[in-house]
Amino acid sequence: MSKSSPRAEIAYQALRQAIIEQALLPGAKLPEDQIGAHFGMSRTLARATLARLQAEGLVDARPKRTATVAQPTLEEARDIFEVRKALEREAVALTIKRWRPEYGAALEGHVREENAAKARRDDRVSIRLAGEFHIKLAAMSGNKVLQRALAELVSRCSLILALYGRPHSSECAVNEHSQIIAALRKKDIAGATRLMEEHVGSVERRALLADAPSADLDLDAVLSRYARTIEASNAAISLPVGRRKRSS
Amino acid sequence: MSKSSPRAEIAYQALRQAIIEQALLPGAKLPEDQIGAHFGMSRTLARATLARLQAEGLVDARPKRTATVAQPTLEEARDIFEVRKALEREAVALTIKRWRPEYGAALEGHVREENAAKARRDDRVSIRLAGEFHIKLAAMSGNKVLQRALAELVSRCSLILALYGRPHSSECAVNEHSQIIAALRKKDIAGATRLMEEHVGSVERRALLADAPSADLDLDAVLSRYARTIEASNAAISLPVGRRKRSS
DNA sequence: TGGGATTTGTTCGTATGTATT
DNA sequence: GAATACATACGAACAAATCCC
Repeated sequence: MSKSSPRAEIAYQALRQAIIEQALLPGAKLPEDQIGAHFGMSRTLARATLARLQAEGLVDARPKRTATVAQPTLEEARDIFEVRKALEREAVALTIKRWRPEYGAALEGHVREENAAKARRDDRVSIRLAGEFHIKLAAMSGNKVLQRALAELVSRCSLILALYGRPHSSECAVNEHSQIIAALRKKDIAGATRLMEEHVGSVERRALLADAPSADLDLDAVLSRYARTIEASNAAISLPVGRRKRSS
Repeated sequence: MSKSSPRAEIAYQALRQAIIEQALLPGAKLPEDQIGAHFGMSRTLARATLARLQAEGLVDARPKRTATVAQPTLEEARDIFEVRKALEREAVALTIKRWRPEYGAALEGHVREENAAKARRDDRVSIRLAGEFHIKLAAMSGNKVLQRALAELVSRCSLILALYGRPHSSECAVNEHSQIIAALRKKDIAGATRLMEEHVGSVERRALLADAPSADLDLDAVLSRYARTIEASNAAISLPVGRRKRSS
């Protein structure tokens, strides 16, 4: 793992968390000055952490422009889920090959945490733990490169959820995690990979359910979606027309 | 794709090429000043391109230390090949699903270039083209994220070859590429993925054949390897004993 | 083990480009 | 469309850490 300056490492982790937990929404500006000042480091290091986040696909940064939290396109979102599925399959297969009983206990402990967070309606922690389940499983594969790649993809999936999914919907159904653990315990590679594939597939469906972004990027689409809903439910209210984007 | 300043982009491509073609060997120093001066840009941008290369695993960079061309460990090398195999499988499957006849022609044209380079013993171009075959195939999958990830892994495999393989051995047996194309043409997913898996496997075997690094990192191992060879071939020459590493 | 050369990390002023009003 | 505010890019100079002999 490529190390960086201690303060830069803290900044990196903090920004990453904030983006994943949807405290910083896609499109939010990230000026070098501010994040440098906030974490008590120079712009040099602020730049470095932003570059790192950019390489992972969590921030967009073009020359001479302020960096922002990334806004992956729908196409990119689909691509990300596709690659994620392929790597999750690999992680499951490798983990089963070197399975140890402790692994099951560790994963089940994690699922208990997930349930606790769900129970107290702690959305932020729920989102984080849902992703961490997959990272822990990847770690058990014993392949650090795979673990890193999956961590990156899982983060980007959280970002996609923030962009296209319902606000604050957590990523995973916890019981699906339990089913996967059961299959791992039985060393059932075919079953476990199938369950994992279905699981990630259902996350994807939930994330990309909306045919248009939920953020105010496609004002027209959002408004017409609401219009449809309202019309269907009786059309009692007349909707003011928003400023139209010039058709390109 | 995250864009960067035009000059920084040139520097990035040039450094990447130089590393892949083994003109810059693993361990070579990459001072910010020098690469900045060489490409006519400030240290600010030099730093940015180094950060990018670091994120892709092509350079090592620790705080307060000069960046160097990366030296992946043997373990990391194995992990990289493992992940690469998983993604190559995916690329093959996706490409077959949206196969077009032009694809076959394009890939065969590429193989002709590879053969030409091999024929005129142009090692540098051979190494580059061998990798590019896999990138072109990944591009045909239609998945940009997959393409990027595979490009990164293929680069790192070239680096591994520079570290552990024979010097200037090109990465791929060209005829293996032709066999893969034939299977793609038949839309034979099972056959194509199997061929691809075997192909990458054989590259890996060639790359990691040596039980010790060929660079002067494990002086003892290198010396004893030579000693063995020489002894076997008659032991006419007495070998001076090199400086021994203190056993940790 | 020490000391000089090298290189990174920081700061400031200025210039240039972008976004907003 | 112009003017203004904002943020990044550059260059130089300096301190501190590291490398190398």
